[in-house]
Parts: sequence; structure tokens; C-alpha cells
Amino acid sequence: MPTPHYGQPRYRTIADELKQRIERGAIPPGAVLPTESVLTAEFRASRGTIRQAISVLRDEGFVTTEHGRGTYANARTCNCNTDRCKGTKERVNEVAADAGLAALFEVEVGTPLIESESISRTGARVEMVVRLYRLPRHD
Amino acid sequence: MPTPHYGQPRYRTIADELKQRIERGAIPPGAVLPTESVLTAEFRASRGTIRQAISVLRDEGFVTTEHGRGTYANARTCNCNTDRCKGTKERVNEVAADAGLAALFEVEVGTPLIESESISRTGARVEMVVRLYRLPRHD
DNA sequence: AGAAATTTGTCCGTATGTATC
DNA sequence: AGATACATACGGACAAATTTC
Repeated sequence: MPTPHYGQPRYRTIADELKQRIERGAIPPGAVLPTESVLTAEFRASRGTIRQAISVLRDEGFVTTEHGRGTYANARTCNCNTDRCKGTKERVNEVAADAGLAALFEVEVGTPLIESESISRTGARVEMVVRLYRLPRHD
Repeated sequence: MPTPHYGQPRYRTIADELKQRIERGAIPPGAVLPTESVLTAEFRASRGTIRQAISVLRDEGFVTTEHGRGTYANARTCNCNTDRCKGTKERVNEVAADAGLAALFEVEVGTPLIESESISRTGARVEMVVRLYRLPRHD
């Protein structure tokens, strides 16, 4: 049989299906996902394809894989069932300069710096964390 | 030939080699990387392994791939000599998630993250340091 | 415009190494 | 030590997007 993949690639279809199971609670947080061989049998896909699907879930933060043990479903915290709450939160505080920052700013290690941390999310998933450092009183 | 992978896996070794070429300027920003088949011949690795290596570069922001076209090296250091960009340098590398970041991204401590550090200066003095963290994307 | 060549994308099957229990 | 499961690597096949002729 050839390998037709119209529309979505197979590994994405499988990833979406698994994603739904996790979101619906069919696979509760902390539970182990079906093993690769089980998924292979269920979806009639090769291990490579199954692994690619799981890789998608891992990158999107739905699951965590541990070598030699298995793949676990992660707890999804945010329940905003609205649109994509592409919200960013910002937090500003004072931190001590570590070695790397101290060298850059040419100050001593431990010198207070202003740290502004922005966290952008899409849904429950943290998309990006941006940390901006600068010296106090000199904007 | 069996498939031993002592120490670093092959695809990482290849990725590092390509990374160096980009950093050294052997592959200038915007240039097309050797095609997969060329790399296959050069490194005597299978196409899958080559693709895995390129995937690493993609995740780390070194290159961009376009279907049917090729893989391009990204500009990672701002080379433009305009006054605007002068004094701004960007560095992208992989770091291990510390406790704070791990909690935000809901991953384990030590999970590789992509860190993009931008340093803006006015003259010799460092004005600001921005560190952007994100999870590796794609497979 | 159309066909061929090039290049990346997806998928399969298999084999072997490595980590964990 | 054995069983299980993930990680790496190979080779082959076909699909899809782009470029070239």
C-alpha cells in the first residue's frame, strides 16, 4: 500500500487524537500514555510515526517523556475556554547579578539589577519568557 | 555496520559541525545550506540522520527550512551597520531550564530551552540585556 | 503553459544501543 | 539477568512544493 497523506500528515492526526484524550481526561494528568507498541497497533502506524506524534505533544507541553519509563500526561492548569488568551504578564523586581550579567554590565557579582520578566502564553501553555535586565536608576 | 552511538549521537555531531560553519561565516546568513542529499554524501549518514541534525539547528533558530526550496542560514548577529542596530548583538544557544523556568514551562529542571540573548550597548556601556526563553519547537 | 528535475516532507520496516525497572 | 521502553540509525518509497528548462 502506498502512503497517501492528503490534508494532515498522519502523525499530526494521531497527535490531535491523543491531545483530545488528555484534554477530555481519558488520560488523566500523571498517567502513562499507551506504550509506543500499543499505539502502533491501535493507529496502524509505524513506531517512527507514533514517536513523531508524541514528539509534537512533548513540544506543546502536553506530555513529558522519561527514558526507559514512558510518556506521562501533564497537568493542564488554565481552563480559559474562551479564545486564545494570548495574554502577557509582566513582573518587575530586583535581582542580584550573576557572573554572566555582572561581566556584561561590568559590575560586581551580586550588584542589584532590575529584572523585568514577561511571560506570554497561548492558552495554558507558556509560549515565551522574556527577561530584561538593566541597571537601576538609568533607564 | 552496526549503529553504535557512544557519547554524542551522530546527528548531534553533524548539527554541531554545521553550526560552526554558520558561526564561522562559511555559510553566510541567507545562504542555502547544502541539500540533504549532499550532506548525506558528505557525512555518510542516512537522510533521516541528516534531517534530524537540521531539525536541531531549526529548533535552535540557526536555520529556516522551506518545503521544496531548501534550508537557509539565519542572520543571528545583526550585521547591519546602521546606527540603529549598531551595538546590538544576539546570541542563540541551548540552556538547561532552571527551577523558575522549569515551573513556567511545566517541564523538568534541566530540560533544554532555547535562549536568545540580546545585548544592546550605547558606546562601550551595556544598556540592556534581554533574554528570551522558549521551548524547542517542531519534532 | 507544461514537463522534468530538485528538494524537502511524510511514512514504513528493521536493527541495534541505552536506560530503567 | 531479563523485560520493557525509549533513542539512534539505516534504507527505501512516495508526496508535495519549488525551480528550471
